[in-house]
Amino acid sequence: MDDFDRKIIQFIQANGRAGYAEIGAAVGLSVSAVNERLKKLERQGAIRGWSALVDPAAAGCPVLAFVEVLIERPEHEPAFLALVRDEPAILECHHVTGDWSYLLKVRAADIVALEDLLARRIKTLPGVPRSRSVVVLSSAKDSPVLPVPVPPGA
Amino acid sequence: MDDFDRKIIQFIQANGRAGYAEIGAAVGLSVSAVNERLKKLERQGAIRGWSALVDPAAAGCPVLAFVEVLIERPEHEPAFLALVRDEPAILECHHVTGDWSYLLKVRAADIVALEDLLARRIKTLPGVPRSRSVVVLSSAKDSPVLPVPVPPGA
DNA sequence: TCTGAAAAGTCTCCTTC
DNA sequence: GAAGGAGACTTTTCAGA
Repeated sequence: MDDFDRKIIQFIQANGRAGYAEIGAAVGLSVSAVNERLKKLERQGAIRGWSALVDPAAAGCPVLAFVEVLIERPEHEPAFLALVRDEPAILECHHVTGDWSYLLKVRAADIVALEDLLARRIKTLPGVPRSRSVVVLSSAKDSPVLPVPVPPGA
Repeated sequence: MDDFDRKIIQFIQANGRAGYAEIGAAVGLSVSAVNERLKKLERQGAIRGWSALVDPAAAGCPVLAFVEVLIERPEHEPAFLALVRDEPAILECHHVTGDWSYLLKVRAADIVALEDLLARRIKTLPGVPRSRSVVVLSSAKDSPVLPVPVPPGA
């Protein structure tokens, strides 16, 4: 992972469908060099995949909420994580420090669908005594694009 | 936005670099039809862009945190939102219901960089009396892929 | 590991349905 | 709107350094 790789990663996060020539022009490499480095980054797992960034309203899920969940004991976690894995409305699930066990990012078609997910699917799980939801009114920024910091010795 | 469009959106969120032939085979359309629908979806803004999904550790920003921020009065919001816009470490900024004003998703190279962002850049803003941070220990799921619910009359 | 050029494959545009 | 075909472009592969 040298400076070329970081430049490539930065560029393709913002230009996911750019051709190799365009990437090469942006970072200062030939078409073949870009091809080889992309293949290497995908093989290494540094590039997890490629995606179209879709407008949530257009996709039919304009309601966004963050849900903090308390899991009482470790033996109740597998069932919870299975739900997280299988439920596409749960975009993110993070194990967190602080008063709660997990923080979820959830998208739904409307408030009714959100209530259904919370009341019928999450709170009915064993070992989930409490949860706390925060509903998003609007998003000033909502991007999957990571910052690529300059490494220590640069 | 008919059923073909929804299928296309679903497919290209998981296969952002798929060719038009591949998309067409997945949803049941010809290459040209896929081409036209993609252009239309981009024109309409339903497709906001295309991106490579990058492993945060490989990109050099393994530390993830969620920060709740209180903004005292509306006149202090523009400066805060300008910081949000210009700071690449702030991936998301949502205006939320509940006790706090905004919820941020933040990535940093290490805890020191996170502290720097919180203590030197956010808490020094006027009208920001309090904030509360939750650090992520691990992520069971972290995806930008939206669910595409079936519409009411289907 | 990079460059450069040829081969294979893909997108784009145009015509027709 | 959707399908099919000719031309331009891109990706892939393979020498050579």
